[in-house]
Parts: sequence; C-alpha cells; structure tokens
Amino acid sequence: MAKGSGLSFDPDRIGLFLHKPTVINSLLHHQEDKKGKHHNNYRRHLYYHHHHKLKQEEAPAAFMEMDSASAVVNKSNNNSRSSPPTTIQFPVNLNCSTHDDDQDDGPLPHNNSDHHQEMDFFADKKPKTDESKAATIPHPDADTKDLSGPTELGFNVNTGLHLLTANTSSDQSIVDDGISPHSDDKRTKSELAVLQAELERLNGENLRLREVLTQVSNNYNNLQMHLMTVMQQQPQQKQDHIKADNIGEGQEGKLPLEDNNNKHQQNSHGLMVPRQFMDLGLAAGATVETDEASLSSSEGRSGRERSRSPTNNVEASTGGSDGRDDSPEKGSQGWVPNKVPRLNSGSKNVDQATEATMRKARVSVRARSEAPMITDGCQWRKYGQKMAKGNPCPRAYYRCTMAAGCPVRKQVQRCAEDRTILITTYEGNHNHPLPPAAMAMASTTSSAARMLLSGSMPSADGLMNSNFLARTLLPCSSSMATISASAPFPTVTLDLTQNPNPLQFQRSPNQFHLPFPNAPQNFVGNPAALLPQIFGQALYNQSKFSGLQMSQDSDAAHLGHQVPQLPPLHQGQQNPLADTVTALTADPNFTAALAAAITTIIGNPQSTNAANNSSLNITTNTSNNNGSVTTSNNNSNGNNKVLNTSFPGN
DNA sequence: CGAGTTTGACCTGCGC
DNA sequence: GCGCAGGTCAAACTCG
Ligand SMILES: [Zn+2]
Repeated sequence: MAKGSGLSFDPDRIGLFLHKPTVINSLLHHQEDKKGKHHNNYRRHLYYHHHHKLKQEEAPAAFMEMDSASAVVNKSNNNSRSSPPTTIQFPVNLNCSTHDDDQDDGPLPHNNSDHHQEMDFFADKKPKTDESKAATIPHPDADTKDLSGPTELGFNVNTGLHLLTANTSSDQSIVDDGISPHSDDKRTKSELAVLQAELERLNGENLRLREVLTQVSNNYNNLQMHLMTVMQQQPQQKQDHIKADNIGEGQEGKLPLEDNNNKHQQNSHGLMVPRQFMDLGLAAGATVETDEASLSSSEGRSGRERSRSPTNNVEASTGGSDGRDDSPEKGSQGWVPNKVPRLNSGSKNVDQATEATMRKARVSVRARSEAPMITDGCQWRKYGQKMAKGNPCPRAYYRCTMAAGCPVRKQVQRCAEDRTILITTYEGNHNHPLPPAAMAMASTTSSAARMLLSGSMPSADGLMNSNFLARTLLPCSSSMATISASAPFPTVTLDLTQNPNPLQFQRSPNQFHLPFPNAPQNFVGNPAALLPQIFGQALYNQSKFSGLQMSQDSDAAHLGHQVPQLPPLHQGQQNPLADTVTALTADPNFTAALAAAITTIIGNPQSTNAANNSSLNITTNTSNNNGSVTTSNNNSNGNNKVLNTSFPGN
C-alpha cells in the first residue's frame, strides 16, 4: 500500500505534475485500545483489517467528522545546535494555477469516488492540462488566458507572481475602459488603443518572463541538485576519515559510492531529478557547517546497530556480523533510529550532535483524510505498527522505498480526537532523486524542518524560536504550524485541517491564525508544492526580521534563488499581517495553490471541501515538554481538538 | 516469486 | 531495577 505511484520527473519543474497518485483507502477499524498496561505487543495489531494494497474504495468510515483541531506540539526546546537553515528549493511551480475548484463550494458529497482533487494534485498531466486551463481562464484574471495560450509552460507556471501583478493591472485598465464609455470617444479610443498595445506588450513580456523564469528555475534546480550532491559527498568523505574510528559502521563508507551510483542512475534514467537530498534534518544546513557528512553517514547507521553496539567500534568490525547491515536496504544506509544515541556524542563531537539533531527533526502534517495515508508521491513500505498510548488508533511506521537505503521514514497516525485527521510525520532526508510529486512534500517538510532547526539554533536566541518563528511564518501562510524544537524531536507540525473558528487557536499564545478568505474554497493543485513556498517565505521573513543570516554562504547561494521568489508575496506591503494577508489573498495563484495544497495533501478531498474555511495553520509552540510528555493539550482542549503531536510522547 | 504487510519479539530511553 | 512507551526488526504471511 504504501506506494506512491511511480513518477517520472518532469524536467520542467514548473510543469504540471504528472504523477497520478493512487488513492488508498482502507479503513481502520477502530477498536478500543486494549489497555494501557499491556505491552506494546499486545496493543498492536488491532487495526487495519484491510490495510492491504491500495484499494480505491473508501470505507465508510467510521470516522466521525469533527471540527478541526489544531495540533499543538509541546516539547522542550533544547536543541543542541543546528546548522543554519539553508536552502531548499521551493518548487515555485505550484501548478496550482488550477484553482478551479470553484465548485467546491457545495458540500462535496463525493464519497468514495472523488479522488478528484487529490488526483489533480499529482496527476495533472497533460490531459489535465486542458482542464487546468479551463479553470484558469474563467478566473478573474482575464489575462491568464492569454498567458496560458501561448506556451505550454504558460499555464503551469505560476511562479510569476510578479507577472500576475502586471496582468492584473492591465486587466483593470481594460475593464475600466470598457466600462466607461465616455463622451470623448476619441480620447477613450486612443487610450484604449494605447492600453491594448500596452497590454500586448505586457503579455509578450510576461510570456518572455515566464519562459525565462522557467528556464531559470530549471537551471537552478539542476544546480541545486548538483550542489547538494557535492555537498553530500564531501562531508561523507570527511567523515570517513574522521569518524572511521568511532563509527566503523562500514556503512558510511558505502555512502559515497551510493551517491555516485545514484547519480549514475539518475543520468541513465533521465527522468529523475538530479539527486536531491531533502533533508528534513537540515542536512543541508549541517552540510554547510561541515558536518554534513553526518547526514548521510549518520543516517547510514542503523539504529539497531547502535543499540546493539554501544561501542561503535567494536560493533563495526563485528557488527556487520549481524548481517542486518549487509542487507541492501538497511545496510546501505541505515535508518537511524529516532532516538539519537547520545553515545558517541562526547567524542564524536559536535558534528554528530548536530547530525543527530538534524536527523531528528520532524515535520508532521495534519490533514483530514479518510485515506490511510496521504499521497505524497513517495513509495513507502510499512515496517511496523504499534498502538500509541492515549490513542486508540494505531501508529504505522513507514520507510521510503524509492531508493534502497533511503533513511526517510514516516509515521502515520490518526488523531485520537478527530479520527478524520491524519497525522503524518516525516523524518529524514531522501538520498535519492524524487519525482515531482514527492519533491513537493519533501521540500515542504525539509523547509519546515529547516525552519525549525534554524529557530532552534544555539546561536539564535532561544526566544526567537517559537514566537518569532510563528510570527514570521504566519504572515505568509496564515496557516497554523506548530513548531517545537524540543530535545528529542524537534517537530514542526503543519496543520492542514480546516479550522472553522480561528479563534480557537488563539488559545495558545504562540499561535497565530490568519483566515484565508479566498483560498478555502478552491482546491486543486498541488498542496505540497505550495507549502515549500510558504516555508520558504517564512524563512525569508525570519532571516529578514531577525537579521539572522540565512546562514552560511552555501545557503546564501540557495537562498539567493529562493528568496527572490518569495518577496513577491509581500510585494509592496509592509504590514506583516494585514498586508500580507491581503496580498496573499489577492493573489489567485497563492490562494489557489494553498487551497490546492491543502486539498491535495489530504487524502480525502471530501472532508476538505466540506469545510468552508480552509486554513492552513501554522502555529508555533514554544512550550517545553519532555518528549515523554503526552500532550497536555489534549486534555486542555475540550472542544478544539487540539492534537498533540509530540511524537515522542504519544 | 518478489514485493509488501502483519505482528510478535526485541531494543532503548525514560520516569519512578 | 522495573515497568512503560516508542521504535524497529524480521519471520511469517498475503497478494499480484
Ligand atoms: Zn526516499
């Protein structure tokens, strides 16, 4: 089941995602949790009767529709150091141009069959293109049609928020003209002619710009990939030398090779994007710092190994003996168990610590979905399921299987409070090329993680972490995200559940909520694609406000690309919230993208549609709780279902 | 037969 | 040290 559909990469990043996600619906039968005292073993396995391979049918869910909840994660902040956040490419594309969704207004009664939106997200392939166009055209932006018309690139590229601006202006002018037949026809005509000429010019320019933008984006993407690859490799090599002693896992040594191999594969395949390393853990950042190697290497080490051999060295030599390492999947890269071993840290130094932190960084996405999993474009293999304390719903553990040894894992669990809410937590960095659909999510999560880590950076003020991040994030996204940079697992929670009542969020001091007037109704497109931008914006803001250097040079390189894109959202507006909101809402692309993003991510569009006010919530939570803490939030919130996604804890 | 899932066992960290 | 909880492993099983 866990498969994302295989995707081919469309070199044109901006292009529509071709990917067609399979919709998985299986029902979780809900049973009462047997009881707390039992061992894990006993508690598990209760659910997922079906669970098996993607079935399209939706189970009549037993899920009750509940109001949205916002999740708040509480954890202590104590991150050790994290490297400054760096880049990440935010796919600007947001094909979202397809904001179609006009229709969603109605309660979408689709039950089973409507995968439509989700499908749109990934699937929009060529066939859909037409649709998207159509959708787009009707849009207020009259110009869009013009834009779309000319080149294929046209529709897809939403990237140009700027462009829109131009268009809109032109539109208005046109409209005005038409509207007002004045006495001076001549004058009017002349003006009209001028305006039309101007419009044409603008359109032409717009097209050119789009093409350029597309080109640039592609180039950038490629460069970034290469850079990432290089960075990845170097550190590893370093580590080999440095860490050889301690670690001795042997896996590390492999990594470089793997990378190379991967590259080759990429080349051969061509479809895939030049290797991307999405690092939730800020791998990139770490890289900058130099340790990065740790990433891969660290990742490489399997938790098991750790556990088994506290002393790496010994194990290393013998360790292979287990044979676990040997296995391609595990061995090559190993999963790093979440628990970061503090073992070596002492000598291992900072690098490892950083590494650990990075690795741990998690991004959880809360979305309403009846589907067992959200389609994120990746292929996942389930490796475990367990009953989590305090939640009758089992938690499923998945690993990325798109590439052997990919360290990325995710946990999927339904919110105890509201079973319609599916909480997906991502951890780790992909060490392989990702299909566009997957990239969207990966970049999103990596961005979020980066933000998280950046905020948690030792260098940065502790204060800055929570509130500051929240503020910075919010303006752009108006979504609720909970950021907890807590010790065990710094986690960013993206709450994509719709929240009818913004006020609910106010409860928590740290949280911000901005309603998104426009966005909500329409969905289609790629939510995931959108998110990265949101976070990117957040990062941008953060750096901007805090004066925090977006970190390192290397980052700068990335940021240089990314940041520029972001500003458009704010264009002109100085007020953080109001203006931003206005600007955002005004921007059809953005709203559409947002809506699309939300919808897409959510496995089940229905629920999404159902809610009129969709909002993307970003909340920052600074509270410090131990990982063990089971969220206090749950208790605290009666109505609101506040979910605690503190992962370690639940 | 291979890939993926199920699920009991195992490991580790943490709190008491 | 004990028990709990989270996380992972891997044999057995299922499915296509
Ligand atoms: Zn992966």
